[in-house]
Amino acid sequence: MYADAANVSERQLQPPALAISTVIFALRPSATSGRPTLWLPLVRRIRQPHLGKWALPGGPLAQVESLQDAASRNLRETTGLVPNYLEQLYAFGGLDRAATQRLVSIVYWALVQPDEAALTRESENVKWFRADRLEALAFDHNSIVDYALWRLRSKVEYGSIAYHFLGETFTLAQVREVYEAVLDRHLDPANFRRQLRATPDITPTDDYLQGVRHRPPRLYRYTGAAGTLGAQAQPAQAQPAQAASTSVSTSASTD
Amino acid sequence: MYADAANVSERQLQPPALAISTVIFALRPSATSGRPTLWLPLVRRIRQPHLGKWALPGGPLAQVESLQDAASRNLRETTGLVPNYLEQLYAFGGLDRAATQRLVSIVYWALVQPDEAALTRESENVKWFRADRLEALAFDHNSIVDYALWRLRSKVEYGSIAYHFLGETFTLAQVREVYEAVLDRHLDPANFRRQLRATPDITPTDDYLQGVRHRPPRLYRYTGAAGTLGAQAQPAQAQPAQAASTSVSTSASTD
DNA sequence: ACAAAAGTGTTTTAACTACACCCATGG
DNA sequence: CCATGGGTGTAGTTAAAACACTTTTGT
Repeated sequence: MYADAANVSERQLQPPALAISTVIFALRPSATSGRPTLWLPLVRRIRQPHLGKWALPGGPLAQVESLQDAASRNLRETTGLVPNYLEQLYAFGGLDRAATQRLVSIVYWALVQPDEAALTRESENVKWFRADRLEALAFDHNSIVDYALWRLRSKVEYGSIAYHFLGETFTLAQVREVYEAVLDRHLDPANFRRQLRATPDITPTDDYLQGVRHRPPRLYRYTGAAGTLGAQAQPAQAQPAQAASTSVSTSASTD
Repeated sequence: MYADAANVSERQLQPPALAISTVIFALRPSATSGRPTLWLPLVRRIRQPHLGKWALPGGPLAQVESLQDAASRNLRETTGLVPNYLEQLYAFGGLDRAATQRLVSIVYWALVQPDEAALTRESENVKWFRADRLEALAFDHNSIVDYALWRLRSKVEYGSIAYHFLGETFTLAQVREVYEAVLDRHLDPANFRRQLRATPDITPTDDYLQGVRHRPPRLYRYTGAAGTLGAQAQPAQAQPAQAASTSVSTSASTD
């Protein structure tokens, strides 16, 4: 997928290659306990370097699309997934990231809902893995996933991100399961409930989840800004919510 | 400096240009009140586009340096500054950032100490500006600065970043002045003192600042991780400080 | 009736705020 | 001695943690 350049002198002359990759998280039931846990889809490398190893979905940046669009596109192309949360993670540009050439990767991270995730076109070369039990991946992708996990945990603790793992409506217990899966610790149902009910972004509906073998829990809906695609604390067009924002002209850096 | 390409079809063929820019903050006394306020150095554009306008210091990415090294280098080259904090801000890659070609900018932000800042080689084309009173800058640099300011404020509220504005030793009042300048609000000296004294990263020395016309305040020293260059919540080699130090890949949930 | 999870109430604890007050120094 | 900021004490407020308890359903 990246030009298989060769010796160092050639390498010196090429401009750095620019790629977009994405870390995609979804909650799926654990094989053993059935409780929701974090999973992510990986693709198998079908060429050198790292042939045969698993890697983050990614690809080159097309000329006519924004970075976010690029992430969204090749995520869709490689896994068939459409995330409902997508945010830039970090730009990785270490010298030794790829053996053959200088490679700069702008990495995004995404959340998808379980029902979306279930539709993934799994194959010999596309498979879901538990985020906490990864084998050795291609390139520096293990540390990228680690960083994405850290970022996910931070955002969850902040609040107003966990809902993107869930569907249109959900019970408070489901939200709590998301928190528990991501933070990997138990939370008091009573206190958690009070906290969420104090959040203005979570609106109770008049519907109740039926078919459970106990008292039917009320369903809620997330009514915070932008149900889709990272409107979080991002720059570019979308200025951080808490800061005052003015215009955004055009762009480019120095000369 | 990037090929001044022309029509769309040519543009389609070029790979995206990659540049590094940096938002540099320092505290300098306000011209009017004398109290410390946020300033940043800008460079005047000496070619099209946006000729004559002020812009963030930046330049291309050399083949043999990491992204962070690149930021550090061209920051030194253009302003003579050596930051003691440097962290990646965001990768900007909108389609309309530059008129002539597709441009992706990886932007860093930096903090420098006042005495360092005072050594800046100011000239006709390099000047300091108050961060809260910027004119219209080149490209999308106004919004980039806004985003950097937001990020700075977030980090300050979190703690353990403000010291990078100061020298080796400092009084608690100086730290408070940093907070007040960045957050732009008054803080209670008594409570602020207690908070900082509760922070393990701030070690009291046996020295006192002399020459003030009141009781000499004690000097403190920051002894947190890495007095220099963004060891903050960064990925790659340096894992976040707040998170458990062991690798995330070992966590695992209850099942 | 019983299990199981929804949902409520109450006590304790910790953290932060506001503000009164004393201390040490230069003038 | 007085003005100024350094430094300490303390009561009031607020948020979160811990946990006992009541409610509503399916079986």
